[in-house]
Amino acid sequence: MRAGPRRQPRSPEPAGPARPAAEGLSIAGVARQAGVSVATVSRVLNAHENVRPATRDKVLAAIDASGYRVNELARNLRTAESRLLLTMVPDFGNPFYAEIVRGIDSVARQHGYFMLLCDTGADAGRERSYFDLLRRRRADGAICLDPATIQQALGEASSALPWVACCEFEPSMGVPYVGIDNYRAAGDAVRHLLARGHRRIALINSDIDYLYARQRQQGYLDALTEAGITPLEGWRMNLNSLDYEAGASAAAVLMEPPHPKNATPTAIFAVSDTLATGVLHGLRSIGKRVPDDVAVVGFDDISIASQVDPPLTTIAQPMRELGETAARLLLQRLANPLASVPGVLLPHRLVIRGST
Amino acid sequence: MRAGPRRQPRSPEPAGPARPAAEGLSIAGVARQAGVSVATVSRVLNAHENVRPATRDKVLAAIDASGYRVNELARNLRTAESRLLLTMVPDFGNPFYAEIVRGIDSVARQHGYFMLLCDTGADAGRERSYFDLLRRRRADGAICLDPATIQQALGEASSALPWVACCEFEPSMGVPYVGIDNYRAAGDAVRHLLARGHRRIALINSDIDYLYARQRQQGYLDALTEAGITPLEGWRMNLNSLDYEAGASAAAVLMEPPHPKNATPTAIFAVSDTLATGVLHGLRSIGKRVPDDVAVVGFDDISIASQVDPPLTTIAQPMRELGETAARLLLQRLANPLASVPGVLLPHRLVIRGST
DNA sequence: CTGAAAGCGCTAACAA
DNA sequence: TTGTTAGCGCTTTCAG
Repeated sequence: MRAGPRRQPRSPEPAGPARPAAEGLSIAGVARQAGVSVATVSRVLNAHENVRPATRDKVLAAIDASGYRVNELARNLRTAESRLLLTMVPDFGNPFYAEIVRGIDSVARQHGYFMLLCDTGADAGRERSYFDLLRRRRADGAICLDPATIQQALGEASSALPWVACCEFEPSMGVPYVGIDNYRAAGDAVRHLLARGHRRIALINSDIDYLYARQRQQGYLDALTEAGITPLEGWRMNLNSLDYEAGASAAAVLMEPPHPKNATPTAIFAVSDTLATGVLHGLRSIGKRVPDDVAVVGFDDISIASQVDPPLTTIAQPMRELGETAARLLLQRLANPLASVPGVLLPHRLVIRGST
Repeated sequence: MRAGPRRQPRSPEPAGPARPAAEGLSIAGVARQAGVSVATVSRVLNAHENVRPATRDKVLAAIDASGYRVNELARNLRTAESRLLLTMVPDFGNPFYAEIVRGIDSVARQHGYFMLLCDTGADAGRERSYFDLLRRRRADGAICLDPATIQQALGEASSALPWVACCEFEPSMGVPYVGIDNYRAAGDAVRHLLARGHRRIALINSDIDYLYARQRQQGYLDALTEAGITPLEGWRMNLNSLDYEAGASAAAVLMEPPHPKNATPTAIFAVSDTLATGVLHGLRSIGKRVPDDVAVVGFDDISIASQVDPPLTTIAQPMRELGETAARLLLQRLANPLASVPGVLLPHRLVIRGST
């Protein structure tokens, strides 16, 4: 991975007379002004104990007077860390990921790290190139929310790199992860619909590259089977987008005639609230009422879920905690690269609203 | 601004025998393996012209064989740039900002920069501390989407720093900016309502700290006045949140009795689609039908706007372009710090849907 | 076309 | 408690 040409750095100063201050000032300048050595300035800067208060004050005064700011570029090289955490998401426009990212950000920040957010579009190539940021030391660690299939391909080449998986993971990969029990969650959604008397339940799923999509599908299938229902193929759709529009058109397609006699679904389980919100819109546009004609269950409990009409019954994921936990796992791994790598499953919750 | 204590860097290697390769490898190692000097390796790395093809191939081979990756920490120090662009948003969970951020990100990436995303919560203190990242050389430039009032306070102390304003700006500040004509846009929204026969039009506004809030309010007031209508105080609300819930409860309050006789609004103009979406929900919960009882106009045209029931009439902002333009202005400013600083206004557009 | 060498600004031994 | 000094890994004159 070679880098392209880069901009010219600041041209080497014409060695003019000392600047008015504040600009391009280095630790050496502060040391001079304070009448101490650079080591002492560095000690003050890093809050080391062994500096006489009087000396410290002198240094602090010089810093204030000069408007000096530490050059983190130099510090980073010296300490061999970037203090940046890389977060790779398939799509940060999606409110679900946005909330997780906030969780990551808040923990990272608390620990003196900043977050480098990268939208991969769930593309293996882009993810691979972002992953390379770790090797190039641009980031100290990474959190990946991309499909488990991508992670797996990458993981083989990068298992030694400091990263953790969030939401999407492959337990056998030996990479620390945090997520929820998608299988059970999907089962819970379906059993709720079953309890409401539905027997013809459709599944609007996302791309099967996602671990969650596979697990939720299995949960859906097994829950139906356990209830003595044979899930029809025609009840299932796989979408390669989580956009509202995708959900809307999927709903329309799903409710269209060409189902065997008496096989038109009376309920739809969509694997994300964005999809489910689109489904609501799609059903409305073909004149179906929710929940009277068709019941709808979503997934995630993003904030819009309670605002749509009718409000969505959904499976709530602890998004914020997912992000926070991922960040903590990563921080742990950075602090102790050899420690064992836990996998964490957080609880989900069925939230019943008007759409069922 | 002093830094707190930091983690220990990797302990100084026990100077063991050369590593198996790939790990902690530097340019010197590659040079040795290729039988050339570090300067030559650097030239190859940076695609300089003056390297004999044969030499280049040798170097490339050594790089491939060793799995070497450039250490950007070192490169950054040497070139005195971080190749990071700082983006400060009041709330990146808001879909409006999310879309702008995508625009910034795509342009930044195209030019070899990465984006450091910081959520300021529209807090002056946090913004100030993020701003300091520029001085500490953690970022080469910044794009600020925070309220213009905050920017102004900051701008005075930081006008020399390379940053641009997006959406929120203060033309007199001399900082490059991009935004829309909020005054006209709000007028357009109100005039649309007027044309539909409404005369009692309410305004659900956000915190008046925002330039856009002040401008839209003025546009609203003037449009009413020009139509011969005296805007009532009771028709206006200022919220300190753009959340759906905030919009929902504001709508309920607004439609409550204590209006002078015949002064209850028949239309609501909300300054953001998130608010307007909440308004829809709030109206529904008090039994008002949209648009029959009350018409609603939003602002932004985020993707949810077309999905709610009824779909929102709204003022579309070119969010993606706003972000892209902001990034380009910043890049321009970085390339030529002394060039003049343009202010750019992008066009808005009234999108008429079912809510009016 | 290639190499030797001088730092970028900082931290951390090691000495004093 | 403080100072001296040796790099971190890279880019870039300047010589050859």
